Amino acid sequence: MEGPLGWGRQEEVDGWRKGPWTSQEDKLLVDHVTQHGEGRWNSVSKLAGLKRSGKSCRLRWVNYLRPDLKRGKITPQEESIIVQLHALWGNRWSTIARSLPGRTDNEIKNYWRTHFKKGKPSKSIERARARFLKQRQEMMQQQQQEQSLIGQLDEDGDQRRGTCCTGATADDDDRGSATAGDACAAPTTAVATDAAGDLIMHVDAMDCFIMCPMSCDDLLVLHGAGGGQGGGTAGSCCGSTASDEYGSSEEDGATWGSLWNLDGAGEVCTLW
DNA sequence: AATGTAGTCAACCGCAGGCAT
DNA sequence: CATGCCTGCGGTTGACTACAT
Repeated sequence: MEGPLGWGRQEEVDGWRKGPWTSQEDKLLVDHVTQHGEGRWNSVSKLAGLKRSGKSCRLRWVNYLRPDLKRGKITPQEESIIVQLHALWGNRWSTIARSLPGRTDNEIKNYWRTHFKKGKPSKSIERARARFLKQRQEMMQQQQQEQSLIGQLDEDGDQRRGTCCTGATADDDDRGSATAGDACAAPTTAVATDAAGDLIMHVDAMDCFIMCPMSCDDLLVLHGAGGGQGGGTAGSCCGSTASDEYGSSEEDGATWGSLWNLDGAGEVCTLW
């Protein structure tokens, strides 16, 4: 099938192929990355014999060929995470994606656009977002008070382990308003830590989870229950649903009902 | 069965930041 | 320190698919 201009059809521009990838190209790229690892994308074209730009190769690998990609639909749990993290970080899809192992920024971006950004940007989502941020702010204040009390004890980083990641900072990507400390301020009921002891999730009085924006490949740990890795201490959570709190309003009740789809609170908990 | 519309997905583009020279 | 290159990110586009009429 031949089309006019556009990347939807195979074409060559300046010697670079564009448009959909063929299985042969995929194979070449996979073989190359398998042998040489990721990175150096600009040299991939030469070394692998691909007539694709480095950008294109990277994108294809990251969004489609990576072996650890999780295919299939976004689960309600993932959806909740996306909403939460979007409230925290806005359109920083790659940051959000780091908290969702196996999901790509592109996938999340598309999902968000499809599900939350069409037509009428829901008031209730905005409201919930505002509420969420407000609560977070309160938690911050609380944390500051807390910190001023225990600040001196906290000099040794190890002492933070198992507590509430006091003082953790978002060194990854701090363009936004949130810091890891923000999200980890409240008195927690359950805490998840990564191998290094840094907190990456906790469950707070809001009966919801909050991610800390750290190098969150770590979040994989949280899925240990499913994958057998089990490093986190996030055992119990989500004792009640948040839908009452967040999903109570008019037109988007259904949306939030689904977002906070914790009827299977147990499900959520076991997942994590 | 044919056509129109909405939803989903893959890929491109431009920009910004980091790093090497 | 300045410059250029590379990589990664977010926004956008267009093809494909599913569903409704």
